[in-house]
Amino acid sequence: MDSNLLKVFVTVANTKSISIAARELNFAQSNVTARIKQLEKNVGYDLFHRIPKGVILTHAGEKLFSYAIEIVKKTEEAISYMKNIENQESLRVGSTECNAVARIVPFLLDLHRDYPKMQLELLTGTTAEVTKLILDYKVDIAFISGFPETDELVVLNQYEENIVIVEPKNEAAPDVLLLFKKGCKYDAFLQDYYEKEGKSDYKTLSFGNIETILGCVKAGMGRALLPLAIVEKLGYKDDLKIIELSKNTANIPTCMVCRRDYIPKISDYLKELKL
Amino acid sequence: MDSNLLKVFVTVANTKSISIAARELNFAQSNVTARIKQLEKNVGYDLFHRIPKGVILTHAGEKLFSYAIEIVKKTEEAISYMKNIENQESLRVGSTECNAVARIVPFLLDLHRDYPKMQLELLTGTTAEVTKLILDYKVDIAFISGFPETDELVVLNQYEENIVIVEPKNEAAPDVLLLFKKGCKYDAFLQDYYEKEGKSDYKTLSFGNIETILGCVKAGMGRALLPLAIVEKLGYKDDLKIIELSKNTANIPTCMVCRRDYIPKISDYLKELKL
DNA sequence: AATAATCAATCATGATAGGTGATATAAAGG
DNA sequence: CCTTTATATCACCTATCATGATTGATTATT
Repeated sequence: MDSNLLKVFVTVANTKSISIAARELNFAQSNVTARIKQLEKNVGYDLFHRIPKGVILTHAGEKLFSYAIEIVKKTEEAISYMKNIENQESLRVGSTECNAVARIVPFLLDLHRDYPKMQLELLTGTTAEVTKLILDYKVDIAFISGFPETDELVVLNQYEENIVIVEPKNEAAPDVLLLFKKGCKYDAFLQDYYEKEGKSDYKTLSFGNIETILGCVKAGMGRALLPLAIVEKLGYKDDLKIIELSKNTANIPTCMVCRRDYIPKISDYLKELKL
Repeated sequence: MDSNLLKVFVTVANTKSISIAARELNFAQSNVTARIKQLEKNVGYDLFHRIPKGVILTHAGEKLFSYAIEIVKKTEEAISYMKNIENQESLRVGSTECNAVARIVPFLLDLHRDYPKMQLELLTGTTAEVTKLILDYKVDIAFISGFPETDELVVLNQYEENIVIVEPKNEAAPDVLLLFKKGCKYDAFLQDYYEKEGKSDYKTLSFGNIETILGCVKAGMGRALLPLAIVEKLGYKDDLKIIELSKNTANIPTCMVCRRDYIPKISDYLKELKL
């Protein structure tokens, strides 16, 4: 009982005639007869009474009809939808939380301005989480911190970050690192940086939210590392001691990446996008 | 894009694996691969990303999936419905209004008592109308007045009627025949009877409703012909002058008929039914 | 590093379902 | 009576659907 068969059935039921249905379907009449007989054999009941003027749905036929009409309609909907799918382009964007705070809003606004019909979807997470998202084809492009570590991903665009360490303004920071949840590139860098400086004697605290981290730094709980843009954006610039790191020390640009084998149609546009 | 193809597609999408889907569907793996490729060719887009671990829906695949799942579900519903259709038997009954008044209620009650699951439907009209209904397969059995005039119909059961002419009780009836709407067997008989008696000089009035006819007879407007059972049922027995006709004169039984080529499964039961 | 296991793609091949036109048959209409 | 209009049936062809065996790529195991 496939939908092609049901399509024939519905046409015959509507026209109340095998031969008219055959014309409508551009089939030979004999073929339509055969299809109906096939369907009747499938369901185990006669679907039409044959009268000299044509055919009339039987009881069983009427029952089937109510299902068939829906199935045929849905199938045709699906076909026409799939045909127009390129007009309904959408872009699923993954982004780190850091980037989401600092840059994603103007990015989405630009995109909406330049491709008003495009449907946008945003998923956020750590660099590790977002990388998994794009490798699993859950998003089309992603903003990650630092360069991708697999050659499955290609960099469409990159944005330099002014990476800073923030500490409480008027007191010495205890040896506590305030980290984002596991998987954040900045955190990994900060821990690595501390190891290299020989300061392995520190505590760490993890948070799920950047605002909390900055609040805790301000309250004197420890230090954190993140792009200056975020500190400014969240209005903590004047409340914290900001230690800039040189480009040589901390070169962690935000990269807009996509899969090597799944490059968005608007990749040329994305490559030129300044934020 | 038939539903068999979509069934395969849905299974692959759910299992995220062509080979597992093949096992589930009891197909060869190569076949499932071919079906998916066929569907992809049909819709014009890749539906799955092929990764070493299996497959993942593409964008286009996800769009199609939402349609496919519905189509597959509806199709399976239809199949299981059609399989159980004999448990959901129904009987569509046509009846003349005369019979509906006198006999159809106990008939339906009996039927409901003996076949509680059967779904019943009742359509009423004149003998001519009801005959057309059954010839057009709109009803399964019909109660008509008199014997059917086509050999397409067979009589399952018949009920003798005590046909009477009713007149006003205390006054002479004017030469006016109160008739039911065109197509009523009793009316046809009454007019014929009058012709044979040589009384061709009469007027006729048509009504759509038996109660009205009896009311008008009582009010002295004329005479009418109908089964005694109805007069009694409607409580007019003592209000009218009732002239019984002999069986020889008026032999118009109510017949329960069905199509010769479409005999209900419960015809044996119906043949034995006393009302 | 070699080996086995897993997964999708491909190929040769056979069965069957889906298509055709010509013809048969039956009923209705002129 | 002949024509028209229905559906059913037939012989026949092709495309599709199904299989098993094999390949190539990747992952997991030893």
